[in-house]
Amino acid sequence: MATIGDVARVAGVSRSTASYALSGKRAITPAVRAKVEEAVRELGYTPNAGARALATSQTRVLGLLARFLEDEFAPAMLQYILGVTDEARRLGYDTLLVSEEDGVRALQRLANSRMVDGFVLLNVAERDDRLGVLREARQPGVLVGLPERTSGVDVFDLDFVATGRLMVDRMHELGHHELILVSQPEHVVERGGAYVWRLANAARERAAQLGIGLHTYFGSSSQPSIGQDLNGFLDAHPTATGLLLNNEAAAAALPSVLAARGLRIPEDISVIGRYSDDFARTFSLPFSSIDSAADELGRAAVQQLVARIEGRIAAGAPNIVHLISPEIHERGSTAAPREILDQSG
Amino acid sequence: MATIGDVARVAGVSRSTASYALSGKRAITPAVRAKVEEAVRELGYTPNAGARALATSQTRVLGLLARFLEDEFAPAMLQYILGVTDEARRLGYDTLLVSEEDGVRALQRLANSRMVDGFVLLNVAERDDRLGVLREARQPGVLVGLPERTSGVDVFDLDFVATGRLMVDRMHELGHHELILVSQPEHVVERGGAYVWRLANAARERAAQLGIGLHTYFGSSSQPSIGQDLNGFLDAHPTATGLLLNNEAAAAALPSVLAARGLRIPEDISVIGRYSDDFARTFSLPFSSIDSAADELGRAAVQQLVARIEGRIAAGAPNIVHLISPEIHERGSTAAPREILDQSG
DNA sequence: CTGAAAGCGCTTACAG
DNA sequence: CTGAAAGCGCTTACAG
Repeated sequence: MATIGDVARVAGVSRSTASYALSGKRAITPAVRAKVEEAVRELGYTPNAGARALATSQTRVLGLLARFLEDEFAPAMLQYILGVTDEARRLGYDTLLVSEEDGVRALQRLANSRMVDGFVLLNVAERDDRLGVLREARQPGVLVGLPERTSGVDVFDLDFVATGRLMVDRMHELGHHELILVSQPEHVVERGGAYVWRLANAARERAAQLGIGLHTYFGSSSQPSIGQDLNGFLDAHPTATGLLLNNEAAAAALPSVLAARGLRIPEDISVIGRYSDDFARTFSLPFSSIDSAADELGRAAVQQLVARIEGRIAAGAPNIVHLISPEIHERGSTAAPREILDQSG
Repeated sequence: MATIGDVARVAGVSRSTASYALSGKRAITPAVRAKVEEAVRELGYTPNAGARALATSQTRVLGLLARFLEDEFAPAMLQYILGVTDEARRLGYDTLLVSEEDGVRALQRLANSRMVDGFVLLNVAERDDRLGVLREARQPGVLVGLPERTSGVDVFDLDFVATGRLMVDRMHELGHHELILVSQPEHVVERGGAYVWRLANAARERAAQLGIGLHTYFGSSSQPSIGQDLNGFLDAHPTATGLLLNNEAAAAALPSVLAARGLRIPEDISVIGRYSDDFARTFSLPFSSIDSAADELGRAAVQQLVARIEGRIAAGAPNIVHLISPEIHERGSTAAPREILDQSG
């Protein structure tokens, strides 16, 4: 493999001149620059990443720490991951993806071995044990997911409080008085999936303000149990006219559950979901829903991280918490409840 | 950050002794080894990855080149990716995930900069333009996905020929005479998704041998078009009694399509799918199906790659093509066709 | 505008 | 069994 020494020799200049000609960090005679560039082409020269990292203390690699919870639907993570890797590459960085169980060890390994210039943590828990290590690492870090304490890190997430409120508000505007919220499995919450109860609490609070009855449940993450869950919830609250879903499996199972019960959407029951539009398209989830904004969150997180790495953000600058506002993507699964229609009809 | 020099100083030995004590590459007095280990703990020493890579020409990083086709369901890729990253970590390697559009450039960049010790290519096309670069790279490479030419690389894939045959055979055993096969969108095939036509051709051939009528179609990748597609296929072949699905979106849309037509499974129509069991569980895909074996393929590929990297496979040893045999995971969506039942009843 | 040299932090023959 | 030294391939002050 060609080295910078080979380039220098072929171009007839010193190694430092070759290096500067390529980095542009000092003025170079155009003729010399041209000779160096020609040599690079001729030899197919690419700098050795390890040598460069050793000399500059920069790797141009980001560490991406994924975290998979039992009963959480893993493939949904890919959209965050691709947002991160694509944006990183656009900014000149590669991405080391770490999926190992023990995120703390992984973080220590990457930080201490100086394999990466910064970290993106995915699926951050309320009290995420990775954060202590991250705050002590020399590399900056950015989170996708809102923890209890945000000092020392930049945070990006969907605004789950606003999401819970929005779901209830929309139903309220339509005239609904009794709703059922189906969340992810309780396991997910126990393992630190704070977004689940953050959405649920906000919904509950808003419902109380508006005088709406809201029944909140955890649902299973797969068939056939989620189907049984849904039937149970509907049996328990026969007068509920709206369903809020923060659970992909529930959204997938609901159409056949409602069909079996002879309920039509939105005539008999209104539904609002919270999941990725991509899943909605491929898996025929026919409900108006709030998108996870995974790609957008991943990209924004990387932009902030790279700005910190490259010193474009003052070291003392305060950390940011950026929450994306939820928007309902309409698919026609909401309407006024039947009681209202009957009165007006 | 502590260096090996710091460790040596604290332990009161030379740098080479410290290095050998940690690598175990030469005999060390137990007492010396203990002192070095103590120093490592005290200082929290971790070797600098760049320096080590420079000295050894080994990075202990694998390059994972993903490839996303328009109209192919991206999240399905995550299961391959996690198989790779988990197995790599188990064997002591980290994984650089590359998702950029131009896989050839990415491969050249990683190979020439010596950022990785080997490559895993995902979703390999029939004539994959990455293979030329890979064959010339100094690092070994392994493919998940079977290309036309396999020289110089190790290959792992589900046996799609056997899959096509198995689907038809199973239907034949049950007494079906007329089947419909719904494949992924034509786009996927055009972009090199050879597995689509490999399965379809094998199914067609077997059907011809057995005297079964097989109607093959490309289906859309999302709603509502896939629902229209399915209705169109069923309208065109009202006497068909079995459906073979090589298309996730079709599997997700089918239940409601059949319900609307008043068809029951398996009484009125038998169905066999080909998709991941994980999707089946979460998205309520209620059909007997052949799993993609994504995790297994990713792991097997990494094991082979690491064996080559570490020289446990002779340089001249022939390359392997490992095809996993398909198995039908029963979910009760197949039965004898109604005509047969009627005759026997 | 260019070159010779030091240094980044490791590993590993070479000597003893 | 241990140490002094060279070398991996870069970048970047330091001189000129």
